[in-house]
Amino acid sequence: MSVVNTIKQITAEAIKKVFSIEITAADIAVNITKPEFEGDYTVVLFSLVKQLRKAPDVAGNELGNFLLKNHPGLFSSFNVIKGFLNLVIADTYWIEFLQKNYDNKSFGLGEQIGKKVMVEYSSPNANKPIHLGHLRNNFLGWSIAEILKANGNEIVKTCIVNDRGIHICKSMIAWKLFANNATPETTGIKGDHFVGDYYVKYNDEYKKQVEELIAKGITREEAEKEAPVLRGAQQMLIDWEAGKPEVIELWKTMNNWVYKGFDETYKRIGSDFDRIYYESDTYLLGKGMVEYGLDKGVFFMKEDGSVWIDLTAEGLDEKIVQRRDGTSVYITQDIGLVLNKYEEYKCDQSIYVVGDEQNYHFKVLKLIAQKLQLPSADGIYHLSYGMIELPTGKMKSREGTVVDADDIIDEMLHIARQKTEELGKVKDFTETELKELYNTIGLGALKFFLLRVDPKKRMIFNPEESIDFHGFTGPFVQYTYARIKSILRKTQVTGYKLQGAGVLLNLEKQVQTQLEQFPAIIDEAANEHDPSKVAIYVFNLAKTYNAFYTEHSVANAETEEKRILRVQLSRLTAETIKTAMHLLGIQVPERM
RNA sequence: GGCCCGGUAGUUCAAUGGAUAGAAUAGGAGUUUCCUAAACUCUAGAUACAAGUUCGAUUCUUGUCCGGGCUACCA
Repeated sequence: MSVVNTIKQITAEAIKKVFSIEITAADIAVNITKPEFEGDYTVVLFSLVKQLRKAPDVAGNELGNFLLKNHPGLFSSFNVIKGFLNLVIADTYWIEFLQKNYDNKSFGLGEQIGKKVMVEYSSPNANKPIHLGHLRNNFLGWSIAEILKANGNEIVKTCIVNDRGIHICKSMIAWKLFANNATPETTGIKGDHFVGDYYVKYNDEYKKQVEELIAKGITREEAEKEAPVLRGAQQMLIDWEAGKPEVIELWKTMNNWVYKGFDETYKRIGSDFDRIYYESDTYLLGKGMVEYGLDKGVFFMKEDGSVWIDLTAEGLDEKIVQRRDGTSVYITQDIGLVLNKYEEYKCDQSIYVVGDEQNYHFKVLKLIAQKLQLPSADGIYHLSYGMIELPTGKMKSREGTVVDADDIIDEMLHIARQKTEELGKVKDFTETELKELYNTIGLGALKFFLLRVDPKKRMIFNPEESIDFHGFTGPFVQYTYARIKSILRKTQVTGYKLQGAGVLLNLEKQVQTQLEQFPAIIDEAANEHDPSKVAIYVFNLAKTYNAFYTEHSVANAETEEKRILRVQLSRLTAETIKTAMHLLGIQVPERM
């Protein structure tokens, strides 16, 4: 158990014994003591004052004396300021902790808790190349899956590819009209970009045709419906749904181009999936649900034959689940998929990593699933994240104001390379090693940049200012790791039991205290579905370690005992950095 | 109009109702005979506004102002 939780528990017990007040451990407020006060952890007593009927400082002293007397192995002293009881953890406790963990490769990782969690993330549109917003999604999804895994859950990673619909047909018709049978191979353009270009071409052509029609005296409204390319695309969708061979053939060919491009990008960024769903396979899934819902009286049919659900009692609106022509809408497909996924994997929880513009959609989805009493309904969780905006506003594919994923990754690798060459510290590396290093650093900077912020929050990205490699960044943490490894290469100790290293110096203790918090941080990040907790933690750990080792030499420590202590401290710090960074999908280099 | 988010240093981000609101960058001043200066140390700088709840509010409540999103028989 973590120190904080231990303190909460024994404090609750102590209060029971000393003051005869019933209180649970969860009700005790324990903070890390502010640096300007003496102590490691602080119990806040103000909230108990009323029940205690004593001045807070008097109660604090009584409590402190009791704790010190009954837990001499844990506490070495205490002091009370107003209602704050500052507890000093005994050095022997820290040394024991270090002895137990310095060689533990799975430090921080939780035990299996027998829960199965599905994480759906990435979910690309087979029409648009991946941009910065998608990267946030991919990194978040991958990271939260790893964090939940580290916290003892079994994970199934999935992705649903939006591979059908009118928008796909738009690219298809544009390709037929303008491509002259060009392919990604003949043009040398990456498949997803190639197809994305035809989507743009469609829109250009569409606009042009609308203007032409208007020039002929047709109203804008009419023109927007009648433009021949749009008509063509609509016809293509009908043909696709009817299974017309030549349309299906073209659709498959173009999608495969896209997938090949996506694969390349996914490989670069390290996204992977246990199961990929394609909307072309799932878009009819909700049909059965409509009938089921009507039977159960959850849905109702309007006079025109369309089917709805009434959510006004929940403070929402009426929501359509089937059009009057009998075709299903987006949410109906999703409901079908909820059941489908459950039957396939029987997960306890299902996390959807999807942008916050769909908050309403997922609220409705969960409500409908609950009303239909689907077995997995309560486990639906929308991991909602904010959009990435440019200083000029939202990114829009059609207007070309997007930060393309491949471009930004290339740029990051370029900066990593430039910087590395400038510093010239790894001149003996082979080409392969260098390439790997640029990847580690460049992608590390990018991933850290996107994950260090609370997912819920919108973030602004300015392409004019490149992503930093200094300060609160991935490379900063990576650099600390490389430095530690370098130290450890120079001063090894193995299997050496520490007898007692005397008094812990302030900076040694600070590193120690932070290391001890790692398991609790993973727990917190998992419960709150928030990787930024891990990013902030690992940065602070690295920062504290940096301050420690600039001040105190490891290899040339004052005594042999101190050297061993610091080597062990360094080993555990390195290992913790590595694990934490892994949870963010970031690798760490042995040298940089 | 209705519903939902958000507003913290110049900028990008932190802060289970707790002590003097933390970092990072940008700005100013320093540190390499000492384990990698992608580092370290010091310095200056912020809670949109107004009420309320209480021992105590960035945090909770209400109102105002400012951003953003949703409110499709699109996905």
